[in-house]
Amino acid sequence: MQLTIGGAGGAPPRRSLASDARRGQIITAAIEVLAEHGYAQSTFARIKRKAGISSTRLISYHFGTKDELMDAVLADAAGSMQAAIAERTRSEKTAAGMLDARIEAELEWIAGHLSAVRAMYEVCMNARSEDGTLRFGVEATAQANVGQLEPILRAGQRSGEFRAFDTVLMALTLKAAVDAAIARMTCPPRLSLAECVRELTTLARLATRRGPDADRDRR
Amino acid sequence: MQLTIGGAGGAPPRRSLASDARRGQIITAAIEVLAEHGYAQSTFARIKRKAGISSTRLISYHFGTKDELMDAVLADAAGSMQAAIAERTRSEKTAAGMLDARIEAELEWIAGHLSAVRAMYEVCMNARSEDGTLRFGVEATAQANVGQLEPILRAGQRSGEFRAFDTVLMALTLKAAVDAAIARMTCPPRLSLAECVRELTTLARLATRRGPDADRDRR
Amino acid sequence: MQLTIGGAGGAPPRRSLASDARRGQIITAAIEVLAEHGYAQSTFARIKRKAGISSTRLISYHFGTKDELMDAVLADAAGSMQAAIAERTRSEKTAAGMLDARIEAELEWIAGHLSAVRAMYEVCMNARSEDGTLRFGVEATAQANVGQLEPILRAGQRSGEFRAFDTVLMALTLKAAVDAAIARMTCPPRLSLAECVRELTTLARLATRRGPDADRDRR
Amino acid sequence: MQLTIGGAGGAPPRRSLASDARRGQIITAAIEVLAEHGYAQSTFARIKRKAGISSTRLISYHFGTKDELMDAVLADAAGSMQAAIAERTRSEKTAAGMLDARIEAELEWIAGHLSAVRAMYEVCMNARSEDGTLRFGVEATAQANVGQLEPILRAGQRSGEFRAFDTVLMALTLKAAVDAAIARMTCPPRLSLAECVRELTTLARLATRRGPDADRDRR
DNA sequence: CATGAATGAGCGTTCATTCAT
DNA sequence: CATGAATGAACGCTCATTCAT
Repeated sequence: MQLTIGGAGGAPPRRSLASDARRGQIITAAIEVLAEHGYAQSTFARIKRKAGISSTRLISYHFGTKDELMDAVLADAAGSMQAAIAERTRSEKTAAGMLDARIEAELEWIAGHLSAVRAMYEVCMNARSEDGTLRFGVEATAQANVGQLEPILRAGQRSGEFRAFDTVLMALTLKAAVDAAIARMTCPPRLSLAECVRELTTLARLATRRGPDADRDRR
Repeated sequence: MQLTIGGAGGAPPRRSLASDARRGQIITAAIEVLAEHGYAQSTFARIKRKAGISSTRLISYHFGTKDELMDAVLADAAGSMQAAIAERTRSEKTAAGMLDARIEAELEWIAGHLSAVRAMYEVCMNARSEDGTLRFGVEATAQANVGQLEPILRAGQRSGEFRAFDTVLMALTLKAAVDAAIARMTCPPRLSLAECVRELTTLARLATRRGPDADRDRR
Repeated sequence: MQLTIGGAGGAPPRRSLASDARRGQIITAAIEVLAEHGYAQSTFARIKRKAGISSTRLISYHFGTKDELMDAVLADAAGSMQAAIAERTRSEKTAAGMLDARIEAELEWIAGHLSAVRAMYEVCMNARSEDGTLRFGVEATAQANVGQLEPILRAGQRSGEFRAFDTVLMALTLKAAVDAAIARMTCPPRLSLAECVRELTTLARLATRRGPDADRDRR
Repeated sequence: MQLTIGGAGGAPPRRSLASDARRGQIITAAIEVLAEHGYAQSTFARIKRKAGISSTRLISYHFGTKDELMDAVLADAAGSMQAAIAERTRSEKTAAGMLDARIEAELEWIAGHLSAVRAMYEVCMNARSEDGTLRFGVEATAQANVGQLEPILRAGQRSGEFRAFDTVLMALTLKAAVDAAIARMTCPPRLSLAECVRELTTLARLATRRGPDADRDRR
């Protein structure tokens, strides 16, 4: 989700201690509202109420426009997720190891930040420019996701750890699988985080590793 | 929220020949608008324009409320997709065969109905009831998808074709993989439909089939 | 409430057996809706539902416009009330006797036709012409009410039964007192019909009769 | 129906000097429109025009919803009427004196505030909650009126000034008589305010006072 | 006698935003 | 740093009515 906006940027007031606290308070409220009510219903009025502030004016004061607030939400959530994942994959050397570590780290972060995940989702799928195009469109989102995973897959193919496959589609699939696991962990006939990690790492290995079964199927 | 009334004020007039044509015309326009502009921007005014009709009143005349229109869009699109898939999987006998046929049929339908897919997506992820809950929530959507796929996976496990895995998560993953392939087929470094089918059926086989490699990994 | 429209008149279809039944069915439904929901909310849609018919078109077919329907409601209710009262006062000869009989008859009819009373009320107080003036305005309503009562009062003054007072204001007051008794009979700390009759006839006697007390107060 | 929100979307901004002026301006306009056109036709658009403001948005900004505006109208009018009456009755000691003073004061206020009276009337008889029940129903209105008058009547009975009668019905009747006098003062064959006061106080005395005539009639 | 299709006008409400302090 | 006042545009929806059969 790598955004150029990153951590810095937004509205007129450029940094101060109290200002940062306010911004954080509003972002947190916005994330909860996004997760609960979806993008379209995430109005300034609702965010104001959730944040316990007195006027929507305070939001536009700190973030300027709604788009900028959403940018900030996205940057905040995506940044913290990437940081968590990066820390866990740093020590891995093999492509297979990095892949497993990524899956485990991402699942763990997701399980612990369901609202933030949902919020990122809502923003990416709904935020649009004036011309109607998605501001963080399918392409952008796909590329962001792929950007992290595909280099690992390519490295694995070069090193001979992985079989031949389309690395872009595989990256998309693995990302989608991790996202799908959210539903598996949260909806009624639940699976535990640990079980999901085991299932998905197994699946990833079977899907990517070079092996007799895989070899036979490819021509 | 008022119950549907009818006459002066709203309910769907009981089907007639001319009425069905109008409904179809409006549904088609709604699908296109949903795909282009997203749920929140799919206003009656935009749909009116796209359908080339003279008044938004005509929409509420035929569908009552916006929710009912969206229901009709969803029923229309989902129905035609399921019909297409059902026809293609009917002849298959083995679980593996049915799985492959499903993936191929679904990918083909998707590739030929991108707007409808996007529209279904927008409705499912955004349509909410008065109380704020998703009308076709993650659970409902997940269950619908899982409902089609999981019985096949379970049958395959019983028949010994498939290895042991969580059938629900696998169903979710395979569905997510198919959806992810949309991006692979449409965004710049494109893959053809045939290539996607081959990649995904291969992936599905590796992930589900009982085999030496899979056996070794499971304890 | 003497209306020129009376029992005859209305929309295009001029009398038939089935048509009259339909008209009656719709009028009855309209009265109930008026009593329950008030004039503004007495829409064709609601009346349609209450009458159990399939389309609002049926209403406009039989009555033309909403105003004409309301005229018919008023004529129906007012006519039946006047008829009931007239029958009871016919046998009285003295002004005092006619006054008491009127009060008793009107209170009885009201107690037995609360919905119709309420409906008449709603129509008279709310039905307006295009120019914004009340179609059965305060004047018209007042005159209708006064028209029945005032001649009796004047006769009583001429015959020496009644003291001197403004007959118009007295007529308005007595009518208002009877209407006020509705609340006394229907709201929680209820009074019975018989008690109301006794209280109001007593009050009317005291207010109208020539007597030592009254004489002393007038100069 | 949404709770009041505020900021972007509606709640009454907490009183300020300029704000109160605007509120007063809008309330005055609303009263005039209610008196002229009735409740159903008292739209924001009409009130805007009458108040000479540029947008209906200004109304919802200051009052939130239409119901809240109507509440404010009612509170404003009823408050000023009660204040006027209270001031005039304060000095009276006997029940009969208080009753006469009330009638005179109320008639005077009414004669000077016909629009406000009509507006209160329109709001009470027409404002309804979501469930269709009158927000200031017959019961509530009756009780409010009765609440002022009945204690006086009861006190008069205890002190022996008044005869025995149902105090609630008498209160309702006297209130209705005063309201009826509006028509007498405004419709063509007019009576002056002073004449109405004399007629009604006489009537009230005859109806309530203990006396030979009254005694004879009661058993 | 009854119905279906269509319609233009208007409703109250909500939206994010801007101009002032 | 924060707030109050104001605003134009758009929303979905409901209204009674009319033109066809």
